[in-house]
Amino acid sequence: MPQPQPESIEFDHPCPIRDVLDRIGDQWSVLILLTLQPGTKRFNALMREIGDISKQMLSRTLKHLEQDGFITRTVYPEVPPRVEYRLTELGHSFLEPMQALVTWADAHHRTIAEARRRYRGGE
Amino acid sequence: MPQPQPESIEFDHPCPIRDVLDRIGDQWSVLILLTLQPGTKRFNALMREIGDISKQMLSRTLKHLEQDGFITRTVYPEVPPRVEYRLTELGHSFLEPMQALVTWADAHHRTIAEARRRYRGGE
DNA sequence: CCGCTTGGGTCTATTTAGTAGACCAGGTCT
DNA sequence: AGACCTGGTCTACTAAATAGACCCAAGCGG
Repeated sequence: MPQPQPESIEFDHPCPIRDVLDRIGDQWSVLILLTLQPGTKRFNALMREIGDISKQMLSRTLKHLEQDGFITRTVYPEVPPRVEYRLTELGHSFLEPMQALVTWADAHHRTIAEARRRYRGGE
Repeated sequence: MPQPQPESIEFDHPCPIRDVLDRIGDQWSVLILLTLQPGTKRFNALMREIGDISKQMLSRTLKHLEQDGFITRTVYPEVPPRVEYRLTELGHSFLEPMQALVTWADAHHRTIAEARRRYRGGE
């Protein structure tokens, strides 16, 4: 029994932003939540839509998101198995302020791209 | 000459959110920006305030943030050297929608902590 | 004059996190 | 019987992050 992943689940920091960012601020969480925004999706559908995530990371991140109450996981006892992921109220409420950020990104990505080019050029 | 870090700087995805998230969605960027919000800070001051970041990651992340136009880096040619980092207009404008998220985190971190406990308990 | 201190990093070795891809269950279709 | 389906897990490999030694050049104490 290798028991490889202790999956440390601690609220170490006194600062809540740190905690939430630690979870949400990884490479995939926000992307998964955004992908689930339109509605319920299955595991492989998420894989396809996101594209460049590994199964393990998708699985792990979904587990974290479920654990933190952002999504629910429903297993239908069929063969082949069917598992559906869907946003909870908390998940939806999170995406509200997140939308503001997405809008910002949309509005400013040109500026950023330009800054990046300038930096490269003027190096 | 090892030349170890190609520092790939590409705008691969057609989707701007992906791009912006890839950069500011790492462990440290947002934290650094938030730390710089009150005003100009020096390298070691950032180290101390953030606490658990390594020099290398701080250096690298600051470079990325400068590159993308979120902050400016000013070197005063003194000895010992003094280097100051400060938010640009873009940096400040980013923190506006970000603030909404911080507020959300503040409001919901209890709910999340509770969900996490429930998950652990009911496992 | 020697050696210590100071700030802002870089370099290297080690630990950790993420990826790719093989594998599994078990019922259906051919 | 054998191939195929989904939603994962396991293992071996690779990429990324960390810790900590090291560097530079001026100033300062003795």
